[in-house]
Amino acid sequence: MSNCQSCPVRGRAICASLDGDELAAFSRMARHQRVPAGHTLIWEGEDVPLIANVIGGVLKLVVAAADGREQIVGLVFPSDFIGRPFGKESPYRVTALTDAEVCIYNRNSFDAFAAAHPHLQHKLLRRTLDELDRARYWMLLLGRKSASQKVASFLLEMSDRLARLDRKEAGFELPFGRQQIADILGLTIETTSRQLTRLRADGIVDLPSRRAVVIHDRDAMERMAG
Amino acid sequence: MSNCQSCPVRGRAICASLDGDELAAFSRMARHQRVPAGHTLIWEGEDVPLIANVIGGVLKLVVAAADGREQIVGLVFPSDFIGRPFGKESPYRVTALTDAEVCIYNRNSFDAFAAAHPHLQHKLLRRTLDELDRARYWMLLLGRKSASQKVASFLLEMSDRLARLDRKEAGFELPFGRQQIADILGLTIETTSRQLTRLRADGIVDLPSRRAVVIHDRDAMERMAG
DNA sequence: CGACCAATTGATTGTTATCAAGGGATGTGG
DNA sequence: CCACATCCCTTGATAACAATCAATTGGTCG
Repeated sequence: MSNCQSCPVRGRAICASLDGDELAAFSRMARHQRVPAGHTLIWEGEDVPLIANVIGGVLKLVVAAADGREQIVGLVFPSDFIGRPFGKESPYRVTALTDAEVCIYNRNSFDAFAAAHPHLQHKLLRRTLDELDRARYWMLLLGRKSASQKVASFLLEMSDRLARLDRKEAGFELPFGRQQIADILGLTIETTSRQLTRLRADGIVDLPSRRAVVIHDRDAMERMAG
Repeated sequence: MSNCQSCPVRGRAICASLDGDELAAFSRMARHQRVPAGHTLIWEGEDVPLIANVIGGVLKLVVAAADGREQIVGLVFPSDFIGRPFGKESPYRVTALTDAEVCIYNRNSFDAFAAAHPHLQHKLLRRTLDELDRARYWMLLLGRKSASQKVASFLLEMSDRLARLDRKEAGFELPFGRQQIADILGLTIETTSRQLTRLRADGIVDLPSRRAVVIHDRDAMERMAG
């Protein structure tokens, strides 16, 4: 049985809406699981009866076109939840970018529990509304921004989202390589690489290692992001 | 006071989850309003304390970049709801594409009512999850598809979504002009027009008037959509 | 009929994808 | 500890696609 008391996302995940007895019942339904980097938890089109809370690590949501090109349509961070409650098949693949830890529920049990606990459902609704806003904002980036605007916007958003986890004062470590960045931004790996090189040449960022980023001139970056 | 009994979206909107007394109380909170084509109901950044159900017509959700370029991030059809429950400001503008009719609620009252009626909240959650799936699927189109694939995908989706309203056997009437299509697909008006012309030249569609579309060869269209 | 607006068409430019090759880090086995 | 292989990233040359700039057409309404 999971120990929710020591859970690092206890205060932020949807379970935060549950108290003593409810939490005990909820945690009895849970199965804790490690997901190694690169492993796919859910395949698209599959009717996976599974809901999960992310405890640690980062996962990606991927939609693939018929010809194999991929678009990452969402990133899942600790305290976010994964899966499609209420019985629809998953329209996208869920793959771990780093080693991850999740807390898994059987979907039927989860649905029943949610129906009986309006507070939980309320949290779920709020999170889904937030995700929808984020997805829609990302549509502006994909549809209307140039390559340099995309890369600048991306680095700013990653800086914000990773700051909460990393707590390094200066920079942050991306949980993925160049191809993944390209798949997030709707670009090729070459274009992505060129834009990063240019940002470094202009002194706006430093790239001390493959995945590390230090933003030197945040104002310039925000101007570039459009 | 609104008359929900004769409401054309009675069976499909979120209110479908309410019965006799609940519906009566809910409808006392509602204000029926006409929105003429082109009129903006909600501006981005504004903290509009407003939730609405669409009864008739079509509206668009728009995000604008700093330089004025626009991306349509969602279309709102009858029975869909508009607004951001639970107190966040709207991240996008909501503008009517056609003359529309909506059923408006004060957000605070709506939130309180939703909190007290789990069935309503459940419907809201399901709809929001569906919208999120749709938005994410659209991200593949924006990030990875070519102009011709975008236009073909668009016509197919419009065919599906409008068929439910129109019920014309052969074709359908788009509720918007070329610039709006371009803003949905992340293209310019010229590119959009050229792709439509090419589809007509290839005999795949007919464009009997500015906004009318008849799909002749649906298979070819699906092949094009990628 | 003429004015106006939306859509189309044409010519050209610019950006990004594609194709191709060259670094540079990491890890393994000799 | 070094040679080598591998993987990922970068860089370069070229091509394709869509954006932009610029007219023109066509449909609608006073």
